Amino acid sequence: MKRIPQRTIERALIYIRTLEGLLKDGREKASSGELASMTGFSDVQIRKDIQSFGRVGIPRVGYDIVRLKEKLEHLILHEKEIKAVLFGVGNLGTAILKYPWARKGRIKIVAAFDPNPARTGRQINGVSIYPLSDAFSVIRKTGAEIGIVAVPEERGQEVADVMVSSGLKGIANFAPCSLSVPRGIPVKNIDLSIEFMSLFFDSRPEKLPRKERPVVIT
Amino acid sequence: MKRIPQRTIERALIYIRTLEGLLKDGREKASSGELASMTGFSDVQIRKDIQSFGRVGIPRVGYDIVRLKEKLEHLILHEKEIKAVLFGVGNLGTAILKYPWARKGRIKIVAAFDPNPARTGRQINGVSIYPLSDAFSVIRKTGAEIGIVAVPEERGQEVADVMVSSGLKGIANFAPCSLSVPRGIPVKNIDLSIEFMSLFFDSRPEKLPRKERPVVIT
DNA sequence: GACTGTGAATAAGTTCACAGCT
DNA sequence: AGCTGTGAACTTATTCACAGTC
Repeated sequence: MKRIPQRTIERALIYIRTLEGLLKDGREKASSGELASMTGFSDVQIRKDIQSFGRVGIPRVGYDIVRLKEKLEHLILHEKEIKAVLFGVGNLGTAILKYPWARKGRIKIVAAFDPNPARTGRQINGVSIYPLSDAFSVIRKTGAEIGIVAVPEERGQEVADVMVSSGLKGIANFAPCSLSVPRGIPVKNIDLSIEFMSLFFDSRPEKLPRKERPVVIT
Repeated sequence: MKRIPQRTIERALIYIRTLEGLLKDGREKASSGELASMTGFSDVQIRKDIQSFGRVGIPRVGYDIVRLKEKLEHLILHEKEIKAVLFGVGNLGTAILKYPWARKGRIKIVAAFDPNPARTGRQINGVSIYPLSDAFSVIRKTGAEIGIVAVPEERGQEVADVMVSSGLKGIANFAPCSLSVPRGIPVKNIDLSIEFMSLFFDSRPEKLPRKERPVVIT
């Protein structure tokens, strides 16, 4: 089977969410045009994306929502479950714990750590919160591979060091600071403002369809 | 001056954050290679990006951090200030209010709304929290243009409707659901899990440099 | 030698145009 | 007619290869 383009994968998660919304409204079919207006992508884009997952639509009718959703989820779920641990259970960390991860692929948060003793010992959404000093042993015991940073920026580096020495293989950094880690450990910086800002930069002048642009004769 | 590529703009925010980190450590110069290992992008990528902002580096030495940061910020700051309002002051909403927006372009959150009376009347990070019913008048009074959705998914659509009828021109949606709004109002869906997931999908097999791939003779 | 800067080559992504199905 | 599916054209982004500079 062909490789699925990176950007298609990113959009797939939006499609899944959109289809869930339609299902909740009792809908059974949806066309690429409809999905387009709901997601803000173009209808061709959506058909091209869906193409990667095989032939699933019915001409004249559209896509069967349940079937399409299954196809998309299959992509996300095909690999083994990925275990992650969270560092920092403040507002952002708590929001992350409460996020519906179960609906998106097989990411599972197996433990959380926080330096503040007032927060440890509890559970949020079924995830236990441990003191930072337990990180090494808990990570080893659970076999977690990925660490999520959601501490204030002053503590970002400190926590990153703990993550590295506990043997985590990748880091997702939600804190607004840069982390330095040994090469070989990928760090994905996730900045709340980045996607947000593109709302404005996207609306640059020449967003017209190609047809409407002046033709240049060479 | 040439247009700056979309992806460069997105990366610029990461560069700014990285440079701030270096400055805090008392550093004055940095090379593309160093920035590469700190950000996870390639060194060529970084030079190409910086190229868009004019000639700013010094061969053999690297980039002057302060100067480069100014150049990058100039890009982000060149437009007028954008006023935004936030809907939903739960964990995620609070995290958004506490985010260092001031450091990223000219986005300013001028008010927040929450249906829960226990949360209204207070301020977080200098932003007042109003009941949902005040949305229309506060938005008109402040001249806000953009709305940020950070409510639980069940209330997403309800809040989106309020935003539309209050005359907001764009929506950034952090809630894990799809929103339906009239066409003409852009919705940017920001999904905490999307960027996160790319940590795994990025590491696909053929990520070797081109040189190391088998050569095909045609 | 150790950097930056950049045209050219390559790859990835998007849009067009239209075939095909029901 | 009204949809999906898809090769081809086009655009954008990344990487290579190397010239230029200190």
